[in-house]
Amino acid sequence: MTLDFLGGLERTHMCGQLRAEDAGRHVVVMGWVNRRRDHGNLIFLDVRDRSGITQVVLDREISGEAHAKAEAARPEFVVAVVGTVRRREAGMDNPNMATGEVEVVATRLLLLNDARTPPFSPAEGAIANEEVRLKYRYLDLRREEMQRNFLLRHKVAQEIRGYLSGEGFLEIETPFMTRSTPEGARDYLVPSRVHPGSFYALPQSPQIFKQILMISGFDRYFQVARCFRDEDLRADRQPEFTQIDLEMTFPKQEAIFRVAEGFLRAAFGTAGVTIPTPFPQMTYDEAIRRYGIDKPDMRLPAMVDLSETLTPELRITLKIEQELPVLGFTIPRVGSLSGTQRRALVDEIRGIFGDCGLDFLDTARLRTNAEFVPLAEAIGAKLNAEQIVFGGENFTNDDLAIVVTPKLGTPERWNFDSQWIPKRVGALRLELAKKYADRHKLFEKTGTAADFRFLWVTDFPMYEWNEEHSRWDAAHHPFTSPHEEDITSGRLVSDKGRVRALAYDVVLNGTELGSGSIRIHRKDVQQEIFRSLGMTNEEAQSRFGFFLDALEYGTPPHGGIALGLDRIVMILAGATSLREVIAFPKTAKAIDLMVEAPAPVSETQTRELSLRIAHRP
RNA sequence: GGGGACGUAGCUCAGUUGGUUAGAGCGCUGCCCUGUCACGGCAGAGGUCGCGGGUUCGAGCCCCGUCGUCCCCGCCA
Repeated sequence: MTLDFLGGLERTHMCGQLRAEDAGRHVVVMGWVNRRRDHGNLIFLDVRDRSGITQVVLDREISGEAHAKAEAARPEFVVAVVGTVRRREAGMDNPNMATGEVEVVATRLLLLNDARTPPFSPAEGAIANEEVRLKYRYLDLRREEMQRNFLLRHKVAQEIRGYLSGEGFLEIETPFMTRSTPEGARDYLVPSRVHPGSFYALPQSPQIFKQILMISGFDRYFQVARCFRDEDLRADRQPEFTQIDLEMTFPKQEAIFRVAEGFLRAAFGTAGVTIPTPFPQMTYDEAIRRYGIDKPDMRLPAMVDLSETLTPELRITLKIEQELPVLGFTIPRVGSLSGTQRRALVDEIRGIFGDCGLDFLDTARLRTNAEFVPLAEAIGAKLNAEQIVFGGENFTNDDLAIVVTPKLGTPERWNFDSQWIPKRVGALRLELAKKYADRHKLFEKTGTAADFRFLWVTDFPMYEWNEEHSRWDAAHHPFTSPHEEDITSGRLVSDKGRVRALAYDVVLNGTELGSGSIRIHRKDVQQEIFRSLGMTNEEAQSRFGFFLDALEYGTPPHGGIALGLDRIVMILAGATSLREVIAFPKTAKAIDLMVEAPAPVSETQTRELSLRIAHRP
């Protein structure tokens, strides 16, 4: 088979573009052979490009030469078609394709390139396993679904750029090769050839640079910034990812919320979803208390504190600790469970709790004992009263009610960690919600704004107690400003556990989309924070001396936020893994299966970099 | 670092209690076909059962180890 050259031929139309009104037009389309249907003297080729698919007809009587070439064509061959658009005859339309009212009658067919039989067909909707998809990513990306995802990603990024630019933000690039920033994750390091033994670090975020841009007077900055973190992966975590990173001067927290809401609204608008703004807000304390997690999924009803429905006497009868909270929640519309299902559920929940001291009450079974009917009713009434948050629906017998009770003789740690019980119950709430997703259908997409429940979580704690090292760590990062009154009151020193940060997360359907804060703009406060984190002045000076210096030259109050672009697109695309919206992602072991990275390097390279490999596998 | 699931033809998967020559659909190759669009018909090719070791008369199946992919915890905003 001889291949044809493109020569002077130019494409006139995209495949997906042709419609009935194009009938009679002479066209040139180019693309890949999606499918071939050979009827002997008549061959149909479905030709595909980015825009879609169009049917090409090759009739031996019209052009024997083109027909002969079509006989040789196979899936994924690259072809150019010269021909005429024809309105299909009555009854031969294909309503399943956008171009189904027409076809291109070919007078010439050019085979521009052949193709090996692919390991899986980009024409198929069914997906090969991910290992194969990632190894042959170029074939995977030809699939319509992937083309759609990356078109969406492009549009979202364009909208955000446009919005922020319109709001006076300047897009400024910051370096990839820099020095370690204190985000808390492990750094990817780049050895320096010129400075043996020294390394650049790839940025975990452009944090310090964007703050310095505020000191530099740019007023408003943004960047579609690649960030790198050498930590273990998850479905929603890749070692390199993209953030919409922004910073502004003289902001109230609310000003930053309005900007983020604005660009999210623009981004979701491109997907045809009008999200309501402003988003609701909730403090970190309330999120833990009512949802047991700092990123509540607002599609599900909150937890309810049922402590008061249990009198001291009842607690004794039911062997429940007197002082500890009793929390309940409902999973809506689970429907009635059979005895077997209920027993399996009991075992499952007990298995999840293990021997940590938590147990739970089955309200349905409570009702079977006359003595406990009033309790069951009180619980039902309380759940009812609190379910206002869930669309005003009343609690019914179709809703699964779980009441978690701390048993007598509970572990001592609860006494000083007030978050332990709510977090544990909150985790169970999510687990059961996932288990019964098919029944309650609250996670199903309806195609409306109700699918996307945004939330601001505010007033995060400034410090977190690190059990392992017996010290206070920065909960966010050490450039986050505490509340002003926590500074003036001296709590920074006297009561670290109660210091609130001017830090906030934006949460969507239980996923953290982004995180930001008002920053420290005074050197004395910054030094105090470094000190309170156990950093000596010398240490602070050696790591962040340049930044402390910069703070001394007229630093305006400033703050910002960064949102994960990959996660935004993932949720909009209805995907459950970032790999569906990152063109060349890595596996759970951080490997690129296509290029086979990381890879060993030659002795020459390591010698040049003054490196020696201690252990070669 | 820990827990779980998976690994059989190019792809998706079946394979019973350990028992003869490991199957199906799709794809692929050849031939036939002028209205298909997941075209159809006939014929055919295609297997290191992830890899290594063990138990056994006999292993795709049981045991141990190892590698890879995915999910979760730890870790990570």
